[in-house]
Amino acid sequence: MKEITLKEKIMIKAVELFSEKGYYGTSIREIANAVECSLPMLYYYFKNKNDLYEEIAYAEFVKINDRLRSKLPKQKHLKEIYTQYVLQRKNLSEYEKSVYRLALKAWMRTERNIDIQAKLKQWEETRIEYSRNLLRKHWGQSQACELLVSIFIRMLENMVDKLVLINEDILEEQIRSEIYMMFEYGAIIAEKSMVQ
Amino acid sequence: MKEITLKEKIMIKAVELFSEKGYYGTSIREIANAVECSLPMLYYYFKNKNDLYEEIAYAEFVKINDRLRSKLPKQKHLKEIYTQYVLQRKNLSEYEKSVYRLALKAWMRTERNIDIQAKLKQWEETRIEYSRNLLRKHWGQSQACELLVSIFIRMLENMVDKLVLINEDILEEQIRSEIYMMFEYGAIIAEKSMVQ
DNA sequence: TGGCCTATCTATCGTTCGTTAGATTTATTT
DNA sequence: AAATAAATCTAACGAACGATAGATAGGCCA
Repeated sequence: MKEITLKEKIMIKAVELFSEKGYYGTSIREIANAVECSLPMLYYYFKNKNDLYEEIAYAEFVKINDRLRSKLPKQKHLKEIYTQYVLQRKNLSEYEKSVYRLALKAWMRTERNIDIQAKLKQWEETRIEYSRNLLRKHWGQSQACELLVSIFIRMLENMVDKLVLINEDILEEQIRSEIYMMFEYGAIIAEKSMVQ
Repeated sequence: MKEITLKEKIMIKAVELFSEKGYYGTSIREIANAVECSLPMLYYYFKNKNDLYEEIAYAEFVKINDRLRSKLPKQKHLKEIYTQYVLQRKNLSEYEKSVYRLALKAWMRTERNIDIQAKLKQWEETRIEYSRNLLRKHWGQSQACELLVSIFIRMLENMVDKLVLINEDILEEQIRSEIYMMFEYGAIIAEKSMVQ
């Protein structure tokens, strides 16, 4: 029976509203009303509006991602790991999805949050680079494989964007099929470039 | 010597600011100052702030897309047409890119612009469906081809998102290579599913 | 020249914004 | 029970917001 503190309530509602109507589109009064507390309480728990925004758009986003990564299967085939990676994002809770949406929007420079955007950009880039290396190791380093990796990452990003940002549903079977197909193709390409 | 009217100046600056700082993050005073005209002039040419926003985020976006589509090569191979499609977006002017960005953001529900978002969504869906059919005709209708089409469209969307939304550069050679590779793969898949 | 649009302005309205000061209640410690 | 600390409140600040009223300037037709 973990009881929920006022601070947590504020964060949850803030995430929901920021994610839905943006930073400037959401007033702290609106958040306070939604939480049913007085306005200055937000200043009791957070330095100011921007502080509140950063705490959820960055800190929570990183927390969620760390949790997801730790839950990813380790010993399975890469194609199944990536399938699970996408499925994790598909099956996020509403709160987590909003946090994720917030971070993606900040990353896409939806508004003027230069500081957190820069942090997120760097964070995202190291993750992408990690994946890129993983896939290189799996498929090879030829020019064709390099292209394949790019295409594959584009596909993954687009899936996550659709699932989280636009809240468009993609069936699990569809996700798995597309990813598996890329690995099927990858095998052909890898073989071809080995021969040459 | 086509001279630029005040209305056009307002639209250009509004696009720039809305695209950069969002709807709520941009005040009409800010636009007026940037244009170096008085505030009520915005109300002389546009009904209100929202009207101004819609006029650029939707009307201009559709106009730009119509122009791009009419300039697309007709008789070339599909893979080259799609390459040109992406290159068109890569080579948009700053103004057009901002308009495009605005529309994509509205589509991604960055803020509370339900009306224009719905219009854009429908517009986008018909375009995607058109492409999907074109590719089906080219690759075939097997299940494998269907997957390929999905992946291909994801790749295209991701490229455009990167080029326009995040302003990340992708070299022309890279764009062409990735698209051509998908068509190479498509030929293999199509052949395979013909045999079975 | 006088009247009439179109284009532009200054000044101001009422509202909402983010933020803070300072009082008050509730919980904890002595 | 008294004293202290933590949590919450009411009330208000100045600034910025979207919007409008009403005046003024310049060009065009009579």
